[in-house]
Amino acid sequence: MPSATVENYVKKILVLSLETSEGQVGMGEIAKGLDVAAGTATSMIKTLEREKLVRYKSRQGVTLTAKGRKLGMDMLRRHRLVETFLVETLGLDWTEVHQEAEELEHAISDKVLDRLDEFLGRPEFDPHGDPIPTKDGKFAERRIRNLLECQSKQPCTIKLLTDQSTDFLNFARRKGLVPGTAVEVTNRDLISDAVELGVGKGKPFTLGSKAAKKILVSS
Amino acid sequence: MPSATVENYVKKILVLSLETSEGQVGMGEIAKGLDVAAGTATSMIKTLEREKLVRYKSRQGVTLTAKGRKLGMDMLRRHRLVETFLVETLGLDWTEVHQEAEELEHAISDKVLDRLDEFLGRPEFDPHGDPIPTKDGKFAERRIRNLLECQSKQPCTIKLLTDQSTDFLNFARRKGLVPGTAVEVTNRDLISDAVELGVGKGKPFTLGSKAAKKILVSS
DNA sequence: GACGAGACTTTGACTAATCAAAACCAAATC
DNA sequence: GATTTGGTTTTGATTAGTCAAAGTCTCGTC
Ligand SMILES: [Mn+2]
Ligand SMILES: [Mn+2]
Ligand SMILES: [Mn+2]
Ligand SMILES: [Mn+2]
Repeated sequence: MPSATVENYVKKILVLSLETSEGQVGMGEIAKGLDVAAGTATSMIKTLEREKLVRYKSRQGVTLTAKGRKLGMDMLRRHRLVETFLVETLGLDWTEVHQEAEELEHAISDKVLDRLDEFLGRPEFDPHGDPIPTKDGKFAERRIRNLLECQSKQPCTIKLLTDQSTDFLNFARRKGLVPGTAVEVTNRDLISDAVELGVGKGKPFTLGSKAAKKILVSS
Repeated sequence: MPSATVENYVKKILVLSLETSEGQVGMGEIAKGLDVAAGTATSMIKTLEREKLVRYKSRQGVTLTAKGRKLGMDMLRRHRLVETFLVETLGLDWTEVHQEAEELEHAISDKVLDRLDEFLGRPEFDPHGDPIPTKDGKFAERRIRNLLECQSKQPCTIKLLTDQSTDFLNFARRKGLVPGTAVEVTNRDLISDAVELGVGKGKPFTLGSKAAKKILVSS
């Protein structure tokens, strides 16, 4: 059976490859993402290759094999189901469950995971709005997006603010950006790295991408 | 923080020392109990000594320090709370939860453990009848005993049969030894290694110690 | 008191995962 | 075409945990 380390690498590669659309992931991203030295990633990738979990072209990048994708999806499922349990059942805050799940995902057996899934009512989304893969690796669309990801001119509702610092919360309150408020991205400018946002009937204002990323909405 | 391995060793030493009353545990028991080579245990014990978790007299045995007992009790608490959760909440069978808990006990944070404890209603006993230590390492008496452990002439009720094999279950049914039945140990003979048992008003019969150990009762 | 058996310890070797630093490569710049 | 530079790979070392097998003690028996 794969070690926790192998599981973490494969999960990270899957997530990165989903973000980049081409499916090829660079060594640097992996090392960065897992907070290990570059050489550590290189050598671990060779192990994964021996296990037929990835294909690896030296100095080009890594792609998951079918076997790797399967394992990755399974880990994503574990991770997100555990997060859901921690929030729904034990009442932890959604901002703190990621770290917990990072450990528990490796310790939970298939059987227990199944029971947990059943107990939770086979949820489709985790507390962060990320879809929970089914046992056969199926995937819904992300339900919650941040303001950078969401489409222009589409009305949507603020769900959460990722940055819980007082400064940010105060700024948000001043602008009327509180959960429940209807907003709409009126314009997006990739060059100036900003998003123009309409709140209710007030006049639209502009938000930098850093801030836009911290505001989660559902449509 | 202690590794999972360290936690397993300390927990095992605690359990063994509780069984033997003198609190001193031999190297052989530890190696056997953890299913490692004798030399592995010796070298690991030296590590535990460096961490001030045990006192170690070469070729004599090991005792826990206060720090070690604390860690051991904490692990026992984790283990048994997790078992309780798996049975009570997820409906697993009490015969299969030990292995699951063996992994999960290391992956669960203090915070999550606390919430779990609360969620379960601060249970005092795990599904095997073993007491769950409180956060400050307090301990109730074992609630469920096997027929070898329970006192003579004390009426008690059959709770569980540890051996689930068809042969054993058939034998038990023939003798009326099913959960719920009131029984009483009428006599115990350590030399012949047997227990005389009265079931209801039928005439008492004798059980070997192997079989007696498989029958759990509460009083 | 010597002997042997069984328990315990030591030794030497191995694996997984990691890092720091040196070596290397490829692509953009001069 | 030569050079620089930034990412990648290689190298050499380290740590935790493990085993097999060789060596050492201790204790009960003669
Ligand atoms: Mn993880
Ligand atoms: Mn999540
Ligand atoms: Mn364990
Ligand atoms: Mn138990």
